Amino acid sequence: MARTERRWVRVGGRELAVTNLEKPMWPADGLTKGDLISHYVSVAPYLLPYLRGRPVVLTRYPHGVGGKWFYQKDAPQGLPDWIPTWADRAEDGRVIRYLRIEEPAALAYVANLGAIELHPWLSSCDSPDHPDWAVIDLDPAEGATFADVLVVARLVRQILGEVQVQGFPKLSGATGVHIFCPAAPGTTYAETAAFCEQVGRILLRAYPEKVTLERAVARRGPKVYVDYLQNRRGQTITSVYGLRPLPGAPVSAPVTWEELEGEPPRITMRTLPARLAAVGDLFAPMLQATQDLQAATERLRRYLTGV
DNA sequence: GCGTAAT
DNA sequence: ATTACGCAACGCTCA
DNA sequence: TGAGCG
Ligand SMILES: [Mn+2]
Ligand SMILES: [Mn+2]
Repeated sequence: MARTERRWVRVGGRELAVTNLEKPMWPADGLTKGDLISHYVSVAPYLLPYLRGRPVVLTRYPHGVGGKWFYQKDAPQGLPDWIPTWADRAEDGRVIRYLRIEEPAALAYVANLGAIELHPWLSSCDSPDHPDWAVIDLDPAEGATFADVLVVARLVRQILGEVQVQGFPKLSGATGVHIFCPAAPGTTYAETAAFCEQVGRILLRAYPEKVTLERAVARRGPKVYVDYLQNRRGQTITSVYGLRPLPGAPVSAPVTWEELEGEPPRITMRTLPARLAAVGDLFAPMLQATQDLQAATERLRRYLTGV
């Protein structure tokens, strides 16, 4: 084996070592570890607002897409002292020191570790039991298509409009769609989950042929699973503007509701820069928005029962 | 990919 | 000096 | 009481 090729780079005024920049990460696409690092550094201004202050879980692919991979929650040994962590202690006393990614250089650092996917919590370290948004997670089960997901997403748009809730959709980058609904400060996970479950129940009634809330995979059928249980402490959603370890290096990117009415663009590492230049950060309004999801859940309940 | 433990 | 290993997990649901 | 689930 050739020796590790190491280079020092300066990112946002921070000096750090990067290794093996020529290593193929998406071999079929000719994309390297250097490309991976470049992606995260160049999207940092768009991405960091959704990462800052949150515990982050990595999925690491040190041998590239197709190689053996692993999740990483606990901060790796040898983490630079300028990357902060947040210690979460479980009931049984076990402690996980989650990474916090606060600056471009920290993105470069984790990318160099082979972290293709970044998975932030829905809540922040400061208020870990209070999610900032509810996420309506649409996962096509085996046999369901992306077209099915689109139909369900359009129904979500209608339902949210009906109860006057603002939702911000993004493509997962794989086969699903994630719809973020900002929550008022102090909202609990039980409340965001209840909100999403209620949306799910209305979807189920509207389109039972293609919607399921069934937790057991075997009982889902070829439908779109509304994964409302993702709204829970310690659960994560793959980050906005994050890469996926899939052919073409897709990015989980926001789209407009209007784009979901048709066939939305596929957004990849290669196409994201032009996309950002054209539409900017479609999620930006989400950081200001706040809405009473408890009241909205009650409106949904009445909507469902027809009162 | 890399720090650490085992050989 | 080289090689092997670990790197998440949690509470809820239904059988 | 345990397996399955993201
Ligand atoms: Mn999903
Ligand atoms: Mn899911």
